[in-house]
Amino acid sequence: MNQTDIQDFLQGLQSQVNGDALDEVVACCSFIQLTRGAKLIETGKRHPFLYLIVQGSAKSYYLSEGKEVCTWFAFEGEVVSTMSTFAGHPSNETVELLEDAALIRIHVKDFKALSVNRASVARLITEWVVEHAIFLESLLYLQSLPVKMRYEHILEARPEILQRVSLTDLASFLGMSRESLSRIRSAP
Amino acid sequence: MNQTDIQDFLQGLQSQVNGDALDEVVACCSFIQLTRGAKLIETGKRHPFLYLIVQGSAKSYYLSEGKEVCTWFAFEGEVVSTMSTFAGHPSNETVELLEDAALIRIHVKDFKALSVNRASVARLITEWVVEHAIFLESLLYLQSLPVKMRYEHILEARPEILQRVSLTDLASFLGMSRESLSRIRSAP
DNA sequence: CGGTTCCTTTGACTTAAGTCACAAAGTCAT
DNA sequence: ATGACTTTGTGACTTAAGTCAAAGGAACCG
Repeated sequence: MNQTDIQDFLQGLQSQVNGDALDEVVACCSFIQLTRGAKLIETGKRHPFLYLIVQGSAKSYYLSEGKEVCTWFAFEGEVVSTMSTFAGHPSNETVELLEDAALIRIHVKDFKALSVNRASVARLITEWVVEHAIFLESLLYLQSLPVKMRYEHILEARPEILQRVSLTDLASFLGMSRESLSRIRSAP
Repeated sequence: MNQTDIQDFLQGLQSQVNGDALDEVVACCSFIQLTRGAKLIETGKRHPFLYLIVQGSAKSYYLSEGKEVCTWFAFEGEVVSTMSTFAGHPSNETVELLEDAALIRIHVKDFKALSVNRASVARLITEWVVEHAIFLESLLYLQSLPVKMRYEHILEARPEILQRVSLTDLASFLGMSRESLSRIRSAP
């Protein structure tokens, strides 16, 4: 994947950044390929990059009493980051690839620096963050439902998750035990 | 509260915006006073304002099967908004004053318009949204704890809530029944 | 091919938290 | 104060979901 490809990919996602600004954004991107299990972000570490998934999938989780608690999954075309990346804090979560993946990696410092002079880049950043915050609001809503409805809701809203995520990870994302998920799935 | 007071208040919150930019921010602010029960944001409506609490408190909630589910509380010095305000979507939540309050109201369109030419304003917006997103992440973490630990956590992290919020609202915020909260509080 | 290992399902039992019903204590207006 | 209304606390019971334990299935590897 070369610079032109990256440009095309970015444009596919976002038409807001254009012309010279887009060239400058592309200049702080690089294309990388990693294998299943690779960690994009690790708990406790500061992370200067955000990622766009070209191909593959990732999960985010933290450990609670030794157990993984998944907070989200991400697929093609999605932005992968944690808010700590934007805020410059150490991350509370680990982000790990569920499949071999092709990614565009963006250096946040460079990206933020660009936003100082490029209003369109500043707007793009805000938009991504707002989108992420709305996503977090939807997760809170999901967790407020009784477990069976959580499963039904995700089945409805993001059926692709079922195809690509292990039931163990899905159960942890839905805030229930594997056994409960299994029973809900086999229920009439 | 006049323009100078507003300026002082904003500067107390955020030193990032300075000089001319601050004057321009103040120009899209107005000071209002409202009584307990007033709704700043209503479910299903688009809302063009965000608020800073000078004095008083507010809660945000949505209705689920006729019951209020509180998502957060806000006090002096905090920014009150929902992400739908930034995104221009109808709100999923209602924000209501818990006490008579003094507020600075900011017109989001004007504010966003300012950010096009004022990088410091754009950064302020991003920072508020990032802060809100981190706050939402903390709420998700809270909800993942067993109920007793939720109470202990909030007691530790935000003891002022206990003084100013009814136990009914607090229970709903903590995702438990009033009875459970009452039992947890009276436990040894 | 057989043997690990991991993932998922199922069954029996336990426990955390909810519901319902009622009592006690506060708040408020008259 | 007095009565109406709201908020909080307690007890008895129910239910949802978790835990523990065991057993099929897939996938993986020599």
